[in-house]
Parts: sequence; C-alpha cells; structure tokens
Amino acid sequence: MSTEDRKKREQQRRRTQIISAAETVIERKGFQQATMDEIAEEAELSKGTLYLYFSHKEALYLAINKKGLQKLNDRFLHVMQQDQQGIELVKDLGDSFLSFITSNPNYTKALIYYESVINEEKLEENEPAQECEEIGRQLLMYLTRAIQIGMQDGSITNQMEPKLLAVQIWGSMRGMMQLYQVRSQHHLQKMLQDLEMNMETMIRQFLDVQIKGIQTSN
Amino acid sequence: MSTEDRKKREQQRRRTQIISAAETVIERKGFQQATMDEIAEEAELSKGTLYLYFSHKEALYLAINKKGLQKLNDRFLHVMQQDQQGIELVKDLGDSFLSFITSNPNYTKALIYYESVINEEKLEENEPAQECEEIGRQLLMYLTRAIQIGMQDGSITNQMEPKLLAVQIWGSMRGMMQLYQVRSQHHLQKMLQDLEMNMETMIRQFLDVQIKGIQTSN
DNA sequence: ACTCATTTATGACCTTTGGTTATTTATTAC
DNA sequence: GTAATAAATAACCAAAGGTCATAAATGAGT
Repeated sequence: MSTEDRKKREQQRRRTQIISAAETVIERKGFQQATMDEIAEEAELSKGTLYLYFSHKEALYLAINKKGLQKLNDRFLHVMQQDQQGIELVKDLGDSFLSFITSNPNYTKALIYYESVINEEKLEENEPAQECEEIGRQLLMYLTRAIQIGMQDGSITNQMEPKLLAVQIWGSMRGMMQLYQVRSQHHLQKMLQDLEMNMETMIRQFLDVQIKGIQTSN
Repeated sequence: MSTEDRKKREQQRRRTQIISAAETVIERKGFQQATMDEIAEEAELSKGTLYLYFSHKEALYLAINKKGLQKLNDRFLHVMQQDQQGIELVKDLGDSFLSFITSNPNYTKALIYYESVINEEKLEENEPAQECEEIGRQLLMYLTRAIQIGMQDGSITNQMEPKLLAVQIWGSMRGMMQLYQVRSQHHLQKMLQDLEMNMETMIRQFLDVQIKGIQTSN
C-alpha cells in the first residue's frame, strides 16, 4: 500500500520534528527546565499532539538519548572496522568517545539525564528505555571485542575476564564524561587553568592510565 | 545567652529531624518520587515549616548529599591517618569508597542526583551546593595527597601531575559508583551471573587496573 | 502573673507543568 | 460526495513545589 507507506513516513517525520524541537528547547533552557508546552510551541504543534507520538515526556527524552547513543554507536563501529591491534582499538574507542563528548554536549547531557532516571524506574515495562539499553549493550560489545582481540594478539593482558574488563572501562569512561560535563565547576576549571591544562589533556591522560593498566607488562 | 544557645540547638534538631524524615521517604519512594507533602507528614510538621528550614526542595536534598559526603570524608580521613606507602593509600581510599557505596545506597543515590542537578544550575548563588563542593574539594585533596606521597616514596610514577591524576581517578571511581548503582540493569546483572562474578569483584578489578596504571613500572 | 513583641508554625492558597479528553478538523476509502 | 477513520486541538485536570496571611508559642520586661 503506497498510501500506508506514506503515512508511516509522515508519522516518522512528525516524530523527528518533535525530537528536533525538543533538542532546540533543551539547548535553550536545559534538560530539567524544558517544558512540554514550550516544546510544543517550538514544534508548532499543540501539546496534545506531542502525546500522540510520545507517551510521556520521559519517552521523548529517551528518544533524544537514543539518537545520541546511535551517533556514538556509528563512531564505535567505524573504529572497529579498522584492522589494528586490540590495544589500539581500545585506545581509539576511547578517543572517539572523547571526541563524541566534546562535540555533542547535548547528547552528553541526555546520557547523564538518562542515567539518573533509570535507577528510579523498573525498565522492564519501559520500551524506549529498553531500546537505549540495547544500544548500550552494543557499545559494550564493541569494547569487549576489542579487548578480546588484544588478548589474542598479545597486546592486552589476559589475566582478566574480557567482558568484565569492558564493563569496567566503560564505566570509568562514563565517569570522565560526567567530569567533562560539569566542567563548569569553578574549582575544577580553576585548577586546570593553574596547571595550564585542559579537560581534553586530562581525559587523554586517563586513557593512557587505562591502557597502561591493561596492556601486557614487559 | 543560654536561651539563645538552646534555640540554636533546637533549630538544628529540627533541621536534622526534617532531613531524617526526608531520608525515610526517599528510601520508601525514591528520590524523584518523594514529595514535600509526604516528607512534612513524615516529619510531623506542616509543609510551610519545611520551607522555614530549607529554602527549596533542592536545598533539602543537598543537605542529605552533604551528610553522605561527610561520611565519606570521615572514611577518607581515617585512611589518610595510616602510615603507608602512597600507592597503598590510594588503594585503601579506593576500597573505602567501594565499601561506602555498598553500605550507603541512599547516599550514593543522593550523589548521583546531585551530579545530575549541578550541570543545570549555576552554583555560584547556591549556598548548600557550595558546601557540597567544598567537601568534594576536600575528598579530592586527600587523594591528591596520597598520590604525592606515592610519587615521593617511589611507589607511583611521577610522570604525571598529581592533582590532575587525582581528578581523573576520582572521576572514574564515580563512574564505578554509577555502575554499581544501576546494577538493577538486567543485562549487566545477568552477565555477571554468567561469569560467576559480582559487582564487588568487578570494582576490585577496576582498582587493580588503576593501580597498575599508575604505579612505577619495573 | 500579665502584656506585648518576636519568633515559629500552620494550612489554605497560588502557580507551574505533566498529562487527559471531548471536540473539531483533515484524510481516505468507497 | 459522503461516511468512517485518523490526526490535531485546546480546554481541562491533578499533582506538586512554593507562598503568605493568620495563629500559636515563646520570652523579656514590668
């Protein structure tokens, strides 16, 4: 059915239009301050219509987060397609995560928002959250794969369980993300200035420590 | 003035009473779901009274966070009083952080909540947030000191700037915290089960990697 | 013990905002 | 062209954070 297809497409377009409006408002007002009314106005729709496409405000926010996660996923995939030593893959995944953070502050905020939400809710009955979880799983899988490759080619110590190591590195990378995000913190900012450093060099050093921590000692 | 002193004390008691009531409600309902009405009821006070002691709901929440940070601060202080090699101090700080997380889930939640809030607000004009920042600075100072000691006694590589290294380790530890907190995530939980591991061993491995990453190579 | 000034507490009230729904408008199939 | 279905609207509701006029309690001075 051609008409049915077109409908599907138009529905999809409305969805992305709403998401895009939400992103604009969030950029302007911040995550917690953005209201459904303002998003509706920005999207040139009525508020009721928003709820035709997103069951809750949270579902809309999760859709934004999903979009960000997908971008990150693309970067990771690109890295994994290179033919390199495992340790180099890990390093590159770290680098691409860093560059993702710096060039997508809004999606970074979305990720942090997401984290703070999911501990309060049971995600079983939350479809959009499940979708985010799925991409998260995917990202973790890339990292695990890189570690496994490194263990096989001898560039990463095989004393540890690859999956576990992946989770752990992933977790600490997100810690860096958080740090980057709250760089507005005055004392942190000031300290970096005093040291004539910036956040990027710090995160790069973080990656160095991780690499040194997991590479085969010789 | 004795009466004035007593008043001060009673005011303080009211404050802690409200905080304690809030903690109870938060335990019952979760951070985002707890309402000022319910906290007031739990504290056997009217809602208006709550606002006599805390200017905003957020100020109350920050007070809870501060309480948690102080507990953590006590632990860190205790570690730093031991006479040990720098690298051991760092390890012990990590351990005590881990045990703090596992034994204080509510304060951990508070910390995560706090993190998600402060990026949205300018904390200059936010006194309770400033107090939390101050303790955070203190915690970071302990870690910095431990690293400096380690660099002096030769147990930690002196290739890096101690302050910067401290921030970075602190950041990744908080990443672990976040990971621990959302352990409800089904797939993570399941993965750990499959590997016959638990969150504690993972965090312990995380500490091992960090230690290996910063110790003097030989 | 009484009075009055000041502090502390109350609960009715306001406002914002996420979410709902009866109604209207547009679209599609016949 | 018309009936049926889908999409959009705007008025509305309810929950929750926050305020304020009023009342109760407290304390100092006589």
